[in-house]
Amino acid sequence: MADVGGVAGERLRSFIQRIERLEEEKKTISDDIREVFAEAKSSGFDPKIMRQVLKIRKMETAERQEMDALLETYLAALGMADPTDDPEPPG
Amino acid sequence: MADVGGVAGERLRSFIQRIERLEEEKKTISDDIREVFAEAKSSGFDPKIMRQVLKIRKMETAERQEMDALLETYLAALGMADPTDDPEPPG
Amino acid sequence: MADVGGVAGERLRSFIQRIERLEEEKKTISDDIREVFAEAKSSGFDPKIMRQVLKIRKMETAERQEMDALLETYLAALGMADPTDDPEPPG
Amino acid sequence: MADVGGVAGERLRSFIQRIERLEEEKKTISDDIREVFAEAKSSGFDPKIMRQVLKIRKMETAERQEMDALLETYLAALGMADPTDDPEPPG
DNA sequence: TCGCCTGATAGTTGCC
DNA sequence: GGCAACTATCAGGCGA
Repeated sequence: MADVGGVAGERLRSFIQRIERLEEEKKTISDDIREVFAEAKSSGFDPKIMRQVLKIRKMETAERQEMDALLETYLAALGMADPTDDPEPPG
Repeated sequence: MADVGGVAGERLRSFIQRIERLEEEKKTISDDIREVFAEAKSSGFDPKIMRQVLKIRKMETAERQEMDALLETYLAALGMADPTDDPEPPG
Repeated sequence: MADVGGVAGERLRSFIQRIERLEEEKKTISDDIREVFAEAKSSGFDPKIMRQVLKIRKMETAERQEMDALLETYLAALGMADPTDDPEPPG
Repeated sequence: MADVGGVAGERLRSFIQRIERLEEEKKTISDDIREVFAEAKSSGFDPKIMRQVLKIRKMETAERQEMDALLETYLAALGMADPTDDPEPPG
């Protein structure tokens, strides 16, 4: 149990604090989101429906990305890689 | 179903987009946190222990806040509000 | 859709009923708790304060357990497992 | 702040402990329920669907009770109270 | 690497 | 009607 309070301890402390700081930021954002929902609600929009909308849009995005990946794989298989992609440069 | 594409629609769209933007930011932060854990791990720190440390620190904070709240509630119940608090001044 | 009303159906029905029975019991307990709060209130104790006390006690318990877990994890990480623990004996 | 550690303190302590005891029991039941779900799952039943079944059955029960209450109210309004009920005995 | 399982988060419900 | 507890869902980590 060397290094209690030593340089390793300092390093660990630093990691812990960085994470705590980031989690704080994350919480702030969550609060902001809640706030937007509240504002929307007081403008007459149903939060429940809004959540559904968000979920659907998210799924659509995921689906689209899936499609893109599929297309890319397919083109690659045909040796027709899309030049707009940015793959590993050829050594 | 008035207002399809009208001002209300614009407003809703705006709310949705603000939320989507915030959720993106939140995701970025989550990624950052994961990165810090990875960095700590490759420096020889056990992520499992780190998580427990974080949890304990969080609980300590929460407990302290809860204690403060209890004291305040108790004083209020006795009609002995703590003058160091800053409630709305009585008109 | 084989087995409609068959043995699988019987088994499912049994699971469902066991759960429903347990949920009933749970509800009974919740009612009991509410009753105790009511009784305490009519004895002059503030339920709000009681809830905070309960919360703090719970947090204290949780924190103590978490501390124990941390110590154990830490010792394990150092290859110094606590002999007072009772792991599977090494056959 | 009289009675610190006095009879009122004892009474409060008793209430707190009764509640803690009940909450423990409640937790035990919750664990049992989780166990049944697990068992059902390992028998090939989808917990998600089971939850839906439970929800529907619950709604049906609530609905039926609602119906019963409505019927009773209606009969009472007609002076035709259902003799199978057990209302306040007529003094 | 896959499946499990715990812990985190979002949604719902009930209390104040 | 707002707030807080509880529950259900989900994702990430862990072990086999």
